[in-house]
Amino acid sequence: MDDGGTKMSDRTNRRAEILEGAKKLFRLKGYHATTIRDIAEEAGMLSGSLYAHIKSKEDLLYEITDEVAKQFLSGMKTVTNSDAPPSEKLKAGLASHFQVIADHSDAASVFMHEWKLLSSERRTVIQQQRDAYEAMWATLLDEGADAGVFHRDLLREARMMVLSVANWSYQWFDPSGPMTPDAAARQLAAVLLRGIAKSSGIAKFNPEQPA
Amino acid sequence: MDDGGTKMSDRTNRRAEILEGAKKLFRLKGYHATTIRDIAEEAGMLSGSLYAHIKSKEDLLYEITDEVAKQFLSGMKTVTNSDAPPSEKLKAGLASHFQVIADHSDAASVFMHEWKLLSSERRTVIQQQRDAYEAMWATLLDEGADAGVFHRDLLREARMMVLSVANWSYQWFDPSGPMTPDAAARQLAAVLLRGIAKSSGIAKFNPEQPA
DNA sequence: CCTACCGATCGGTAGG
DNA sequence: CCTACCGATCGGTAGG
Repeated sequence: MDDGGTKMSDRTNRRAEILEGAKKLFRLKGYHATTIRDIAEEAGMLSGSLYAHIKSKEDLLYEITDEVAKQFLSGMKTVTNSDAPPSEKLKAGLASHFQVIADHSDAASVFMHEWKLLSSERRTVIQQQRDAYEAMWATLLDEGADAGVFHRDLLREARMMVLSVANWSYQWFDPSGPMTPDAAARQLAAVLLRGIAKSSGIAKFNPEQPA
Repeated sequence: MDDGGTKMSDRTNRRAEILEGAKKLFRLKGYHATTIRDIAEEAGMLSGSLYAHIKSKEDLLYEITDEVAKQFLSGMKTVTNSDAPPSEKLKAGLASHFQVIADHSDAASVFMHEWKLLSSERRTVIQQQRDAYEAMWATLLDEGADAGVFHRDLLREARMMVLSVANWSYQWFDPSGPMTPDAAARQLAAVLLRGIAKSSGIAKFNPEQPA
């Protein structure tokens, strides 16, 4: 047998490997403290050789942040497009967020921490994606109030809390831990829903309940 | 009249000015992207002259983060030492946190963002302060459960949400905005308390209520 | 607080 | 992907 061809891992795959290493290093040391030599070493080459695969160090940061942003947005789009009730969408939105963090933990950390270091044009692109994501959450919560499920007076607080939980979760959510993205979302959504629910019926809280 | 002596603003005051500039720049550009020349320029001198006042660039980062950590801890200590009921302590703890952010917005941002860039010994010091702060919150919430005020099954979620709101608040809390630290804390604590309360009496939520 | 400077290292390039 | 290198800039120092 011919032992495992390197055919598939030629051009694009090598680039993906470099990106993976960059994610890991950017998360660990930060973008500016990570040198092009660090990234090259991680990929098993010398710094000059890196430029056969990338154009600049900043390209790496941009690709990493942009990819995660798209993941967050597409996950949330699926949630908002569904016809589930508002309380279900809230849980599903959190679950989607945690799933992205589970699937791309290095990149998500870089996305949260380092995006402001991008040059201004690219920073603007990421900023707009962040704004769009926040807007989708705001709409989701508004619809809950329209449906009479969420207390309208508490919408601002609900927004702050959802976004805080989401944006801070990359710090504590452990993909290799015992709790799945969906389970974490269910628990947190339960407390949040109880806090903003209009009907007091929801107050009969039971976090073990599925769906 | 002799127009405003520079007597008082000699040694220590000049150093404080340098620190203020560093806070602003570290927040704006990040620690590594801020050069010693940037900091010197902000203070109105040349880079070499800076070293009459500081020993190293990292000293600035450490002093900034350590000072904020002490502010968070002392504010929280005052709260936990009081004999207010658990629900009041929760509100007061958030208010204390927001107050520190209001009083030291640049430094708080640097504290949240850049502390991991410290060298390992100093990073350990800050890490311990962060752990201690989290532990104080955990104790506060535990006591609420002991007193039968908070749902014991929801303590982990309560911890995540409180810490998320606190640790993310430097991103949105605007000291020059219409909402005081106390008002923001009151609103958010109300939703959180409603979410984790054991007695359903608290569910008759009224965020306008003082105290 | 300035002048003058240092060694180290940075991101990136040329030419194979 | 390597060899060999570049100009720029970094944090910091010596001596006044």
